[in-house]
Amino acid sequence: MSSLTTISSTSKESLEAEELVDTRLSLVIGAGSQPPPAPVAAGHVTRQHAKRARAVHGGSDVDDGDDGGDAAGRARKKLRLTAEQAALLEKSFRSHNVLSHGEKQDLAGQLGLKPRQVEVWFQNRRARTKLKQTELDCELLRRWCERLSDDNARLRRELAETHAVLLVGGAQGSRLTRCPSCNRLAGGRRAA
DNA sequence: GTTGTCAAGAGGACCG
DNA sequence: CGGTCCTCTTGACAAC
Repeated sequence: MSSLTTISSTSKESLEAEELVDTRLSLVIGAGSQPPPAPVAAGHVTRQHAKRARAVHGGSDVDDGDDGGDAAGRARKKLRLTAEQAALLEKSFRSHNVLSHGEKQDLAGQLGLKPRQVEVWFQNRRARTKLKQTELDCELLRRWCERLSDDNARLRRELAETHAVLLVGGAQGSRLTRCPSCNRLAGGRRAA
């Protein structure tokens, strides 16, 4: 599908400094089946107990450590990452978009966040990247479709012309000639 | 009041 | 079976 890639220079809205769109995620239109996780270094991260949160449900979900200033059980407060935190996370994401356990811990330590928060940020970031890629893919397909439609219309016109020439030639009793270079038929005064 | 963004919750899928 | 991922949803907050 080189034609797809050739028209790919759509500069959508300058995705924050051009968004690392991962082509591996592209064209996963079915959605039904999940695309294989990005083959990242460290592949599948070591396991750990990190998410008892889920198992506990409701209780002290995300973490006991507050830090986000989250009141336990109350309306959750919206955490807003600082510019520095976001920048460091972004930088880390660009080097590889999946974290190993150690990297998560390190990042969390550096940022003063909980590992779970770092994990969530990466999850959301991957989702955003994928969404952007899907939008780009849609745009590419739309253009490709347009081009195919144009080609189709042009070919139909040529076919109709050829038929017309054949008809005219037959009616006039004249002989059709075939252009030696393009091999197209021409008759009467419609010289090739 | 509406809308967009984003952190976080929830649940299912996958893997070792 | 536990840990991690993906996906969808929810809720807080900002901008209009």
